[in-house]
Amino acid sequence: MTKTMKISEAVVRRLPIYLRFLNELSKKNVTTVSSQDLGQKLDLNPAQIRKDLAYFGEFGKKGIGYDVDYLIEKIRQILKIDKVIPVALVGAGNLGRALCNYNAYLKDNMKIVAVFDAQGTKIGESINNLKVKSMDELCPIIQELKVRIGIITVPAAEAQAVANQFVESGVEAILNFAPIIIKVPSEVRVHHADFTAELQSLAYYLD
Amino acid sequence: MTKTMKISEAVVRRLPIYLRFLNELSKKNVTTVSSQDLGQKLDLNPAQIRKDLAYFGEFGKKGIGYDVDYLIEKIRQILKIDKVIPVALVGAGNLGRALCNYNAYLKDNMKIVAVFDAQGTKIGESINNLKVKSMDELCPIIQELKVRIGIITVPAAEAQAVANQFVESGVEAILNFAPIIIKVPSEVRVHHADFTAELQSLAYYLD
DNA sequence: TAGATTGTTAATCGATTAACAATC
DNA sequence: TAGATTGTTAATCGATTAACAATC
Repeated sequence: MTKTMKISEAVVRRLPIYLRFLNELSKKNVTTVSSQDLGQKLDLNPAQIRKDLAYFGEFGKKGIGYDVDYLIEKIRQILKIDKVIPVALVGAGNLGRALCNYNAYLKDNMKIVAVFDAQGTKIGESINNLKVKSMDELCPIIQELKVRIGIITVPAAEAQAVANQFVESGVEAILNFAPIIIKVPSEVRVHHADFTAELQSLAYYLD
Repeated sequence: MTKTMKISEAVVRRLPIYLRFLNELSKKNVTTVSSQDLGQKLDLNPAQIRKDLAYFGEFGKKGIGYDVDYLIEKIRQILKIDKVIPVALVGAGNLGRALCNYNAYLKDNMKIVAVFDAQGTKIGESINNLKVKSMDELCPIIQELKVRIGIITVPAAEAQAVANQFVESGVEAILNFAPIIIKVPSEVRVHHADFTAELQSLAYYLD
């Protein structure tokens, strides 16, 4: 089953969740884990976890479970974060700063290597050892640093223009925090991190 | 179809997306919109949009479409954001500050009315006209201000403890930004806003 | 060997999409 | 009236879960 199968988005979204918990286990020197254990901790069905992993290979041992460190290695390979991935961020506001500082935490190979802002007053400021650059420099810097993923933390009104610049510069995927649906060519992947929508949908479940 | 039906989570998550775009239309004085138009702008199937809305009532007119302002009103009612919902936030770090400042933007009736932090140095600071309070005051303040939703922006190690405090104080729903699965009683709704996971799953789609 | 747990198939469940009568 | 678009049913598609042979 390792070969050409289209893996559903739902599966891909669970992999980082598995990875994070496995990292915790590894830190605690737990060497083996079963789909049972994982399911309990992550509120997921064990069969689902086994099936998710089986899309990519046979990582477990019958009767035993999964070797924690081996599974970590495999999931990192699947997610392509076994090598450092250079990331750029546009929008040095509060949220942008928060993400840059978070950077240290995500030692999981996603590294913010450049920060841009349109506002003159922000340019030159330092955020977490990175100097904020002007938008004019976006394309050359992205190409020089081989940035593959772009993060958008600008107001909604500017998000589409930033996305366009990312695409023109050759960015392959975008994480958009602006509360608007941005349009990009189909070969560019966009995820929306939309906490106002998240908050509003929570309200629905109030009694 | 208006009566007792369990509405799927996927449907509820789309409502804020509809709402946001409808608000834009309203600002531009567009009075009517079809499921066709909506689908095109939001990258969704028109049939799905009609079906989503039909779960809650007959809001459209055959041959015409939906009245923008009427639909806005209805969706706000469905999401229960037709009245102000008091929200509390714990964790006055970069991300917490970002969300508090965002507050102004979400005039959509989700109002952050209290901010807490465990760190002594943060207590007393002002963020967007709110004084940061100590964790000791969490329970009484939440009850006094009738806070219904809690936001967690503390490090992963502290998230579960904060969730517990929220639950004990009577909070009904939680938006968790900490990269960990928190456990709460089944009557409390939790959404996870997890951008490290989001970023990692993006990497999968790189070539 | 007996017990545990995987990988995988089959069964179930749920969500999306197509199609169309009703009707503005 | 003719054209457009809803609300809704039926068809399709896809994802989750159960079950179990294989095997450590």
